[in-house]
Amino acid sequence: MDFANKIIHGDCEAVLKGFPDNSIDLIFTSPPYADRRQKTYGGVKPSDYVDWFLPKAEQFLRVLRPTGTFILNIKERVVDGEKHIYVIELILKMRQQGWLWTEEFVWHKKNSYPGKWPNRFRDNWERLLQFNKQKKFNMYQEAVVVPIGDWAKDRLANLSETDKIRDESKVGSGFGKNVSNWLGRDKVYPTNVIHMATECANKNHSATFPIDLPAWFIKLFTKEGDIVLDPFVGSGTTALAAIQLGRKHVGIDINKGYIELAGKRITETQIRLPIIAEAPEEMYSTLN
Amino acid sequence: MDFANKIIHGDCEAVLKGFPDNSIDLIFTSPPYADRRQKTYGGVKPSDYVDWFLPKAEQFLRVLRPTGTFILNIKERVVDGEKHIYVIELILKMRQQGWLWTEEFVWHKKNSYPGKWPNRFRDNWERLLQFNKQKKFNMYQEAVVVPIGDWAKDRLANLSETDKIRDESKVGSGFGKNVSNWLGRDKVYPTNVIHMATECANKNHSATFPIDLPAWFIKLFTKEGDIVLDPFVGSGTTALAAIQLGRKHVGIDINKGYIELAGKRITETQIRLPIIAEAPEEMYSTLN
DNA sequence: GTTCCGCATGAATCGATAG
DNA sequence: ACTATCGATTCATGCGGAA
Repeated sequence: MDFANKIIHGDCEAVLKGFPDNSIDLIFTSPPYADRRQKTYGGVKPSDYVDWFLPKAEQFLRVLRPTGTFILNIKERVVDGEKHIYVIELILKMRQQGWLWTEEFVWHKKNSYPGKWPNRFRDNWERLLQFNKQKKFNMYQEAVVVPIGDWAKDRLANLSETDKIRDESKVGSGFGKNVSNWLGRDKVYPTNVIHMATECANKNHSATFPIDLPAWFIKLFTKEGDIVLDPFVGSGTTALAAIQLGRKHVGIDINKGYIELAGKRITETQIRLPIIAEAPEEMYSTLN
Repeated sequence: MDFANKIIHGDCEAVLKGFPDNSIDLIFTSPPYADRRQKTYGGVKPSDYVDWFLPKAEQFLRVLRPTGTFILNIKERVVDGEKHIYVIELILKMRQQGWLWTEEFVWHKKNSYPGKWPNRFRDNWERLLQFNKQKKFNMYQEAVVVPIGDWAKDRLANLSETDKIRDESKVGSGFGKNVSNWLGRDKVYPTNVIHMATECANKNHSATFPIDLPAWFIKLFTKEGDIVLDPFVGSGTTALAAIQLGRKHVGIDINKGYIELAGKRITETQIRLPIIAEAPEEMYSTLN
């Protein structure tokens, strides 16, 4: 697997043709939505979207392991007052390619784009479509159990950044600090609705989804050492999540600027993590 | 409108053929499958579902006023480990009938049945598909405003000078702001995610959705005196919501037992409501 | 050090106006 | 008629400077 732990510049369809069959455990990606991100991706028209995506999906199907999972974060846009149908058409066409449509998670966004219109409210959710190659796939439900009383929303959201980094370095599975709090409490499995805020734009990069989103799916569908692919890696959030959780990663993007940004973020994380892991408590403040 | 405020026994397709064109302001319904009543309806197979539903949808389209709205609460079943596609096929076919697919609300259930499966989590959300006859339809957004978030209290207490005027110079993308518009507001508009518990107030019957769900859409898409249709009225929750909000209702169901149950609930409500309205505080407890 | 507070801005959509 | 551009509307969040 000489492609592991790399960020590769190029069109994912062409790049993946050089990958062997059945070599990826999880594909998590958020492709550019139709007519969005035109500055960096050029913009695919809604009417062309399915034809643009399908040959890529065929490569995803080929490189995914039989027990692997493909999570596609997507949302159709409103065109001329009506919701466009390219997403549901894509589901139908991907099934014809051989994909199984096994689940649809909802990402209930805590903060959504502002605006007011006479005929609709703000769009506050996105689809996370789950596709598989076969009915039996790897799923590690214990990795995402939560204590009763709703942990993720309040507790985790208030953790400072240094707290998060420190905890994640100590415990490979992430959010280690809270694990001790779970002792003696009842744990429950989550549902297929994920309630998280979008990443704020004021950070130096422009990840549109929070790192907790890919992290959740990586924990759920892979184990340590498995390999996670994001064919539209953008600023590298999926790759970062994979690294922090002890998984291998492959990131592909057609945009050179994103490749450089993702590489920079990954390098910083890899330098910082081992230092923090061995550092005394006093060092934390100097790292910020 | 001699059909107003009635619960009618029969197949909705046949019954509605006796209704005039453009006579209904809102159709809100949760057909079989969405609420798992398939046994009482004779069990429509997933593969037959679209063909079964489409002629009914044609009648809905005919009787709905041009400014009216059709809200369809539905969720596809998982068949043999895979999500069935009859819902998305139905959307495509209804568009061919002339419907506009204008929105998809998500009902995020606050509490759902516990359960555990090896390859999926609990399903905690349902679709509420919005269809319209034309791009301009009646929508009374003010009827469903929600309390504003905490951020506004601090912000509006000390409006800065830049907040008072439109500040466009700093924003290249043309997204300005005029915070002074928010002055005096303590309510904001909701989003397209509805977070509501499944429990219902009256424990004597088993409504599949809480009365607050149809009530929310009735407030949003109708005004007092308008007429609300539920062609699969079941235990009558939609009709009850309409009555409590001062709207006219029509309920249709093919199941005789449901017709009687709905009629009983409605009669009780109509008897009880005026009593409660004039009763002293001490009387409430005797009514429960 | 904390907490407080101002401020920029984002996977958006509609309607009017211009070519 | 059909397409392209532009202005208007709006809320949660994180950052950074102030108290």
